[in-house]
Amino acid sequence: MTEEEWTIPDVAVAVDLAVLTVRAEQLQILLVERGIEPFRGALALPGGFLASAREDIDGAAVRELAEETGLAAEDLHLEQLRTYGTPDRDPRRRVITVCYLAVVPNLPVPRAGGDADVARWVPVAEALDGPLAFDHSRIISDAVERARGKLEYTTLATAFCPAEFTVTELRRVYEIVWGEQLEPRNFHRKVTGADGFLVPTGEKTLRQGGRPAELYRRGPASLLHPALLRSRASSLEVTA
Amino acid sequence: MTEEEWTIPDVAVAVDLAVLTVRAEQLQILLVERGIEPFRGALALPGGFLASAREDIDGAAVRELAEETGLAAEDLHLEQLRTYGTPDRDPRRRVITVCYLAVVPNLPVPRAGGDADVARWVPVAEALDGPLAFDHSRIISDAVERARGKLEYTTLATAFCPAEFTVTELRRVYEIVWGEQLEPRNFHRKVTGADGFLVPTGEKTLRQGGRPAELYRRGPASLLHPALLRSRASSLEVTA
DNA sequence: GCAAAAGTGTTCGCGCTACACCCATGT
DNA sequence: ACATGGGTGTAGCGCGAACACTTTTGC
Repeated sequence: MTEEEWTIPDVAVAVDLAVLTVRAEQLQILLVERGIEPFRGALALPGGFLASAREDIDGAAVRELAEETGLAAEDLHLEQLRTYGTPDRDPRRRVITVCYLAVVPNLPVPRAGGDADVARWVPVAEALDGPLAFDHSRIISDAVERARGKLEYTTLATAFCPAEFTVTELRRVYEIVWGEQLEPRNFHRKVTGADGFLVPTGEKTLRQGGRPAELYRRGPASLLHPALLRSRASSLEVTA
Repeated sequence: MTEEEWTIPDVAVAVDLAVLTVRAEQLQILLVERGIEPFRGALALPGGFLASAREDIDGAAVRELAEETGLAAEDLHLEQLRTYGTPDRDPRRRVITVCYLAVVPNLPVPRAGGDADVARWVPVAEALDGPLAFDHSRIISDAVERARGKLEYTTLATAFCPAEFTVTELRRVYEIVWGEQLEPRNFHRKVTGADGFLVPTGEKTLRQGGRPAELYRRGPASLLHPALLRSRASSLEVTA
């Protein structure tokens, strides 16, 4: 911060959201079909420019999320992912975008909000297959990678679940996001043993066949001790 | 990205650097004394605004790092940390800053570069004690927390070491950054056993007493399997 | 009673911990 | 020879993997 103020170039700042959920036994992401150029008609992450020069960037993320999904900041996980600022990422002008990772449960899907764009859930595998607007393919990869990693050492998985959920539902989240099978017995022991992860409600599910399952709520812990490790990590991080 | 272009507020974009190293048996950070208002005379992270509307943000980080330390992008670790954009963080005007974490070895200290500000190393504990410019206290906390966490599951520790180093030097990095003692025998076994972490050079140190130590170079791996875990994690992450 | 799904007990083996010991060099 | 620091061997134990078994419901 040594330059004088009149030498500072102005830049447009956007906020984009990678909203993940588990639906229909698949990891899915919320995408919108762009109504304007560039990339008109292509799928893109929901997002937008700062509403005013005084809007907080975290606040802008919360606002966009509410506009696209109708969800408030409670009952969902929202964290900053990364900022993308390659000079040519938007052909119109210089734009840098601060991206956020959001994780929401499946059930509440009143996403057809007041926005003109039509938002819809797309399986991540399918989204990464087809072409996307801007560098959003890269952003989705980073978001999924972050979510996969955080399942190991945080309680992020509960953000994919409704307020009350069973151990088996939680295990399905891990299996679907990681793409690998887990031992039901060992998983059950680990998550019920991890301090502050799950709080039993005492209630049971109404089932159509089979033994009713215990219902749990998320506990106060946000970090897992010990961690819930995958058999093998597949990430490779490119830095700078 | 649904708004029209003429509604987009312009924002000044800065890049700040949290450059960490281990010096004199302490974790230290590179700080500059501010020469202008606001916070004139206070210590701050090195950084500055984008040099032009077309400069890449990662490129700006590399440029600033070279200006402040004389170090090139090779032989150091540089990764994006987080973007800070609270509306009031700079009293002059709206500024958001994209922050980077850099890790450099101790020896090369030709930091008195061409910049007018005087950069110097400050122990992290001391830096977090005194008042710092802007929200840089928070940024330093985040940077240190990130570095501590990454030592566990990546080969980041080698970035604190010179090109050739001994196992004991590497262990000192872990002990100083984590602030806890490690068992020399078990540490030695783990790091020499981790595939791609260390490459033996065949050379030995010249010592003034005691058995000469084997010298190693960093290996090609960037992720550790299995991880090198601390006894207890102390982080608590605040999200959004 | 049978099917379906949830929850439990127990062994096996790997990996980490802890600690004692040996090796190579300078003085 | 001895001090100094680097490297090594090994027993014990705790945790996770694997697998078979019991419990509780609907039909």
